[in-house]
Amino acid sequence: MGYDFQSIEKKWQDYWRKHQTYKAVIDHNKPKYYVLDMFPYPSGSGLHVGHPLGYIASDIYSRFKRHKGYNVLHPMGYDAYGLPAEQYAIQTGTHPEITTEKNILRYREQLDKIGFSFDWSREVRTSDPQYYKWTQWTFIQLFNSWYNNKTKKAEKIDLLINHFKEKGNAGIDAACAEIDEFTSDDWNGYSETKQQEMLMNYRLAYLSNTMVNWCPELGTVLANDEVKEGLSERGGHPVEKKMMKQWSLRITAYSQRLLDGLDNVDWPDSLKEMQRNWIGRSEGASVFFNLEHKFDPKEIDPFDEEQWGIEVFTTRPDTLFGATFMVLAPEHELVDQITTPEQKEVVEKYKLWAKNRSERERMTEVKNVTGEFTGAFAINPLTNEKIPIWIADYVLSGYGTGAIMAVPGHDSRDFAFASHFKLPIIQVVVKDGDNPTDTSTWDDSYDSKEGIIINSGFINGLTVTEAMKDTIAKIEEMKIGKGTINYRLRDAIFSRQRYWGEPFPIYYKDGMPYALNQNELPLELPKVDSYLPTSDGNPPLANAKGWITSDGYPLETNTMPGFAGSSGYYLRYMDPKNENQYFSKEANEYWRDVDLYIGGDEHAAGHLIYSRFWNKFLYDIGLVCEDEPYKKLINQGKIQGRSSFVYRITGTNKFVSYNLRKEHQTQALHVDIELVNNDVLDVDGFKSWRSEFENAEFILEDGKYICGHEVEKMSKSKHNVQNPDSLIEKYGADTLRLYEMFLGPLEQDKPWDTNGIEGVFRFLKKLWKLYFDENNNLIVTEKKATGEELKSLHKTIKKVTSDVERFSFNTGVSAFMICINELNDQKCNSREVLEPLAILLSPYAPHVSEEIWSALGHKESISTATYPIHNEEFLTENTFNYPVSFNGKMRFKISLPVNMEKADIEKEALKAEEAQKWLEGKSVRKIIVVPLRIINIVVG
RNA sequence: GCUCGAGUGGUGGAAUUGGUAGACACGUUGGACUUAAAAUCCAAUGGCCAUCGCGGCCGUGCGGGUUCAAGUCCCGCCUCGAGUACCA
Repeated sequence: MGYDFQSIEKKWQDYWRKHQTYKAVIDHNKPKYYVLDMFPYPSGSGLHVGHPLGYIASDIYSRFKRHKGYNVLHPMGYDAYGLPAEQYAIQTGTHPEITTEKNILRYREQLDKIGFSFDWSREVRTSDPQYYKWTQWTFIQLFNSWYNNKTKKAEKIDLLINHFKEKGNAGIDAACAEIDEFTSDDWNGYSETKQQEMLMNYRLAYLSNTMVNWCPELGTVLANDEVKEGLSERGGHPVEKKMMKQWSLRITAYSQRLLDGLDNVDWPDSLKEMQRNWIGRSEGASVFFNLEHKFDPKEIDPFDEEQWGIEVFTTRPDTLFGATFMVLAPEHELVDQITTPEQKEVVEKYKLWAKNRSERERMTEVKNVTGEFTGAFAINPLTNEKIPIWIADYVLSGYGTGAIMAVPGHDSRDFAFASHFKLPIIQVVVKDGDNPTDTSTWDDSYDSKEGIIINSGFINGLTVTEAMKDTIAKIEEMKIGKGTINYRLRDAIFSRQRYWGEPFPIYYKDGMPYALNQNELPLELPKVDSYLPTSDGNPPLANAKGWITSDGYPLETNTMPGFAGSSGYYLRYMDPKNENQYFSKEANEYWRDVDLYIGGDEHAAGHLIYSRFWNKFLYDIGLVCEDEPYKKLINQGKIQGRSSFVYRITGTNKFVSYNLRKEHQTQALHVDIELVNNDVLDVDGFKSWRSEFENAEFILEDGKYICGHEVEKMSKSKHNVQNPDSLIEKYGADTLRLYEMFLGPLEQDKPWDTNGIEGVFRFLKKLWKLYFDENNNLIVTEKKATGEELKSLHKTIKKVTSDVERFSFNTGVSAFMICINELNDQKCNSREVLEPLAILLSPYAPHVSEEIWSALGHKESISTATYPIHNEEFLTENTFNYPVSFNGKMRFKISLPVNMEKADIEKEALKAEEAQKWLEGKSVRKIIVVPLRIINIVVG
């Protein structure tokens, strides 16, 4: 008998399912609270102990909020599209849907066993046509919208078309591709195809030729955030740059709003900082440099001023006088036009070399200075000096204008380039108080913004900041440039050459894309015979038979990327079964936004930016009522694996215990952590683990084989994966929940170590014994609780409540332990204390709390109970045990009445017996008394 | 390189506003119960010194500083982790 967690947990999980205890229904009499977990990709290996960490925290918080009278929305679903299921399909032919379904069932089973209070009636799956219908629908809205920089919001493309019909594109300030002016007559004279082509420059979802991250191994394009250090995030395959026609989302239109919105959300600073860096705003100026000559008059449009000059972006307009050469990205469109015949060959060679270089090579070989002279010259607009134009791949085509004015004196990259190619270096900024020096003696440039301008005509003597302002004013007056802001953020490439993803609701007519009508949605993913690209290199959907509209137009064969379905899932949870709308206005106006979002920080530059963009767009078109989707966000730390090692003596089948390993030449081998308990190896288990160890011999210490250990990433190959199932089997879900919280602060990374779990399990057994005897008869009485008992309870209520409110779950668990230890010592069995305690504990350990609650005679679930409020009266003391310090060092304690006057406290402290030896032969200089804190006596 | 975060016993960690450093738990050691084991319970447990049942010194990565008082604040370093990577 005793604490039978297995039957208790099963009983209550069944009860919750049957009674739909956690079903959330709109109730205008209650305040809403929306708690969301980042939904999982259901992988084939199931959950390991790291996954539920955040879910447990959010579940505790959800349950706490319910007790506090909130109407809590706490849903769960699956990010069901993803590469692993598709890779598996390619290998085995199993449809990804089948694999995914199987994995979801396993996930669900595991999640259920942990006792989460999810409202499963709201479950969504991104791969469900009823869900992706709205992903497709949103895409169409994006396709049919443009971003008006004047109103700072997305607007309907029809408004734009009307404007074009009446006034051409004059007076339009849109986030769009570079575009020439056209009149209403031009527009009305355009063919439909030409009009569509023009509109594509404005649409928020648009098709264009872009430089993409192509991953040959995965056979698809990847977004910037899916590439880490030149390799694909999934699988670590090489990535190369390639020009391809792709769908993109014009997220850059929202750069400033995405940046500004960060000021209004309660997120970790580090995460906000990551997003700010990713958006990468920089202020500066764009400046036109005229070319000295036009080299091939035939190729230049005499009416296009831009072709006569090169536009650069700089954050240091103050150093314009120091610009001694220009550098273009090798892909820059003017390179061919300006290159002189003499330089043609070397420039072509360099362009080819740069093009074939992998991203990884380019990134790792940053220190190598490469480049070629084009033979052309530009004119520095302020000095009127002739300066050479070079190409080099340290200038990126994707940032700014793909061209720079090089200021070698004050930019370290330009300095390295100038030094290498012997180009002139001029000093135009001098550190305040220093004298200018000969730049030929410099080891590096002076990049700091601290200083005074020299050698710079009208800005001489100004500070850097003043000079920036004046230079911008000057170039604006000269009509050769203006102050501008640049963002590092790129438009999000939205096409994937993959099967397992949302089909685009797009068909092609005369080569131009058109959106399907809403009533044609969802456009369901077709069956294919092969999940590989077609022989002519088209995406897998090109294998589908009859992949055409009812009118016979071909459908788009790319699919959407992983972040498509996850960008708006929190909205669908508000009204997941709605067949006519993404979600109803009523549901959105009630649930509004996510109050608490818990998940990993690996989504900082991906999901969390896309999702905010998605939401802001829906906000612009009047669909959602909040501008930011996630009010408060917490990053749960990762749980690392704790690997165990055995030490094989090299060349033998003999294993030596950890502390004796130095005496031999050994090789450390990972051993399955299931075979290790407190670093002691289960020797017999080890022998039967693998046939090769069947006859293994051991050198023991103290009769035991001690394993070594190391903290590493949790992975199958390291045999350190801990899945929750076996722990739940052994200790129960309540123990697992408490233990994961007890491990340490939620936000911190920490190694998984089962060693401490026994302590939490013991705690629950001790708790049980407060309520039940050995035969599980209730021993709770109606007897009035003592002052001590009430003090223990109310101290705990106070502590646990404030801990939950500040998401300090580990200290909350400690507080429970302290409370149980005290009540045990007090032999407390009073209902007055034990009943509120059960409510207090129920967010953490819901199963055992429900069992206790019902044993106490309640018919309703404990989740309906009102959370206890601490009463300060029980906590007030008559005396305080003052620590008495001498010169800041605590020497002894003295118990004094809490209301004693400072002067009397001083007297008492000095009078105390223990004080005498510290006072001996010394004079008291000062006494500091902080009431109810400390007494410090300064002697000397 | 730049940005952000973190360094506290054998281990995970606590100390919420500058005020008793090491709560709580694991582990370890000793003891009780038991034929034995498990479970349970009790005690000790930062290091060093000690006439080890009085008592003292040192101690929160390192070096300075502010303060009656610093794990906490300031300055300068070191180490580790994360993000980013020629972003002009």
